[in-house]
Amino acid sequence: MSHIIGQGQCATCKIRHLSIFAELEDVLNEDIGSFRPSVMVFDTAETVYRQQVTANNAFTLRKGVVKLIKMLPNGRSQIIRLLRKGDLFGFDGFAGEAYNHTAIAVTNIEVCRLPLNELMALKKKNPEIEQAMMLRWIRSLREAEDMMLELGAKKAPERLASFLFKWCGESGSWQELPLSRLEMGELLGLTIETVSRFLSDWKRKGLINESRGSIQIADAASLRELVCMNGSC
Amino acid sequence: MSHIIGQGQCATCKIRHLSIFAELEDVLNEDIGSFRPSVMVFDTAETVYRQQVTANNAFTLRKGVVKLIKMLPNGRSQIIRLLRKGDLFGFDGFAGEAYNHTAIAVTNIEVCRLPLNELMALKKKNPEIEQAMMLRWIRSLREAEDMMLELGAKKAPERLASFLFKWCGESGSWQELPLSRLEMGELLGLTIETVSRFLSDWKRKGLINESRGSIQIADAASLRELVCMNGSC
DNA sequence: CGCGTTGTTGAGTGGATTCAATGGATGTGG
DNA sequence: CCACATCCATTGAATCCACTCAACAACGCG
Repeated sequence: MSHIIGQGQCATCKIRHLSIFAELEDVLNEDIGSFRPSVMVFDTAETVYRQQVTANNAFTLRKGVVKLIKMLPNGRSQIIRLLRKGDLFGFDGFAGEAYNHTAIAVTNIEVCRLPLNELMALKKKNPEIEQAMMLRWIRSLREAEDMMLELGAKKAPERLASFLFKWCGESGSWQELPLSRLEMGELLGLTIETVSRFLSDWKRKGLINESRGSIQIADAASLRELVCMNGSC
Repeated sequence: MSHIIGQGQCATCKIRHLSIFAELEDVLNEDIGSFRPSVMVFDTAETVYRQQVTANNAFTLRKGVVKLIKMLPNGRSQIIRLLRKGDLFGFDGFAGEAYNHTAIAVTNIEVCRLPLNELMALKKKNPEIEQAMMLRWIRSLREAEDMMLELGAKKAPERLASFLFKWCGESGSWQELPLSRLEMGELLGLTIETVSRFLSDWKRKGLINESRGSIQIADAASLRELVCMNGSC
């Protein structure tokens, strides 16, 4: 069950360099007296916040993976975005809006909960924070644009390969991939079976390897050649 | 051909109430001495800016419709967003990034070109501008999330109907729709033919009407019932 | 070990695309 | 004014990609 494990200690936070407070110096120690973010943990599959609920908190992900999803009344659902360490999410309240999606833990996670009103005040005093948040919004929007291209203009294998390349990088190293087939499908707008078929196929051909929740692109060049012949991913 | 038709007169601008300067009072007249946005016009199909080019200007759309598109090396392309009067676009430069998409006029348009460095200085002095831009980013991101749901989780007729409802509103009134079938397809991740087939079908059934670039939802309830039976749009 | 969950694989269907031909509107020049 | 060219939309037929339905295998867990 989700619970608070303590108050945030921004000054000593191990992931502060990734956060919106990265640029702040000692300012924190004085100015932040009243700012008390809570560090919380959630188990896999627990909900951090729900769509349509008033957005009173933003969050910074400290550990694990979170998915932001939207659901249709008929049950179909779409993963809007995957979050990793350092990502900021749940800031709809800044625009006076309710959450526009639901945030669910994909793994066990640790987040820093930032009360919106306090964060708002803090950012008014410290333009570095404003700036840092702006950068993140613009980047988020760019990622969203990229994703729209994936979903609107690419075929199943192209989407899947493109996702693997983005997730694993180009190095050919092993990467943890805590997503189920279902979740990959929900992210890419495909069914479980379609995802499974292509992954199996590529494994048989020796293009990728998978083992206990980790994955490796064994032969990026061949995978590219097979799937993105003309330049589709 | 695109060209500059004058310097912006923010103080008397007819669409200022829609712009990021909406909240500013007389501040403009004094403070804005050095801020000289250019008002420009572009003909249909002309390019306002191109993906991957350094982003030195943001724009406010004063008149007409603009599409933001991304293209795959193989030629397939996706409309990321449609812009209407008052919309702000091309602000990637705020994050030090090149444009992430290409902006093209769908109709003859009039835009206000905002030099990024000047806008940056202006926003530093006037927090209202910062705030206004933040609101727009958050809203843009929300729209992008909605669009990802459309593209990833809905079928062709659902996407098309959903788009029509969003474009025309619920009133049943006639609305100008300056998009070709091809453009609707590029927006919704469908082919020309698929778009055409469904629109024709719905016209035959009397659910919608179309005439010289304008469209009307004649029977919203029936269209909903036909397409979104369970609650898919 | 049995059970539930998740992943794999096959067969068949269907939805959207591709390919192809026709129709309609607009504009131009003779 | 008409013939013609061009562009966009429509419609049909055939194909194919991804989905649905179904069975089975693999895995983890109590």
